[in-house]
Amino acid sequence: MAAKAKTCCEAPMEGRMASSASVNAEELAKFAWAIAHPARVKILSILLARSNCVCGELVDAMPLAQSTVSQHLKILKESGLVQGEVDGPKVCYCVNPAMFSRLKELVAAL
Amino acid sequence: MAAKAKTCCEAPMEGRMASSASVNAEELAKFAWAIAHPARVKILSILLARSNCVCGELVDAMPLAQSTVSQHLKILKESGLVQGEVDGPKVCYCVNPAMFSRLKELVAAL
DNA sequence: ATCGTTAATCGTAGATAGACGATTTATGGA
DNA sequence: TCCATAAATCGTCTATCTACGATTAACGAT
Repeated sequence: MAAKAKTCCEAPMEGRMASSASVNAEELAKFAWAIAHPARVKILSILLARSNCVCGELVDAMPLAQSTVSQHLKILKESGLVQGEVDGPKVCYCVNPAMFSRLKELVAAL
Repeated sequence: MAAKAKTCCEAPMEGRMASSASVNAEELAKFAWAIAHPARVKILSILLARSNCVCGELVDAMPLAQSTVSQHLKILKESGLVQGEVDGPKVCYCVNPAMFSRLKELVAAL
């Protein structure tokens, strides 16, 4: 048995072409990090479903303390995926379409 | 000024429809977590570009200690995105196509 | 059977996440 | 002006990540 089968993961090799040479690992990792927690994914999906949402509603929709939700929102804001706009004593959150598209683009380009 | 403009994030409301009611936050968060570090994104992109790759090559391609790369690989394996196959004293890694598709699907469905 | 190579695991240290309650800040209304 | 509400920040705790060197385990080859 010379060379030994060497299936090694069955390597499909179906014309894959390293879609975008350097995937900008930093950028994608930053976005991924933002949605790397179930609570943040849920917040994001709520915002996507409603187009926009007041912070208090998010707190009510989550089984977490107000301060905790606020921290998750901060992380989402830091990633750029979400933006907040002060509306009187409340704060209205929404998804930043450009950043959100960019995230999808980066994942799709993988 | 009654009612006060209330732009609030300019709510585009372009027929968005909450693509998949409950996005399975846990599942997406798990995948996102796996690629929430630049080193892991890079490993993943290397594997995608080469179809498969021996661990040692990955270590050489990264500016990290062998043990650190091994840990990142472990995290990627735990997420299901990557699988390893023992090939003699070496280990050959590759992307799990099904899981990888699932990740893309989940993100695209957001 | 022993040796060399490859990769996983162990053990450690420092940094950061995640959760909460308590407090502060900001705004609108009385 | 003072009060009530909303949300951010602070302080604390525990748990986990990240990185590394050192060690162990697995395998081929001699």
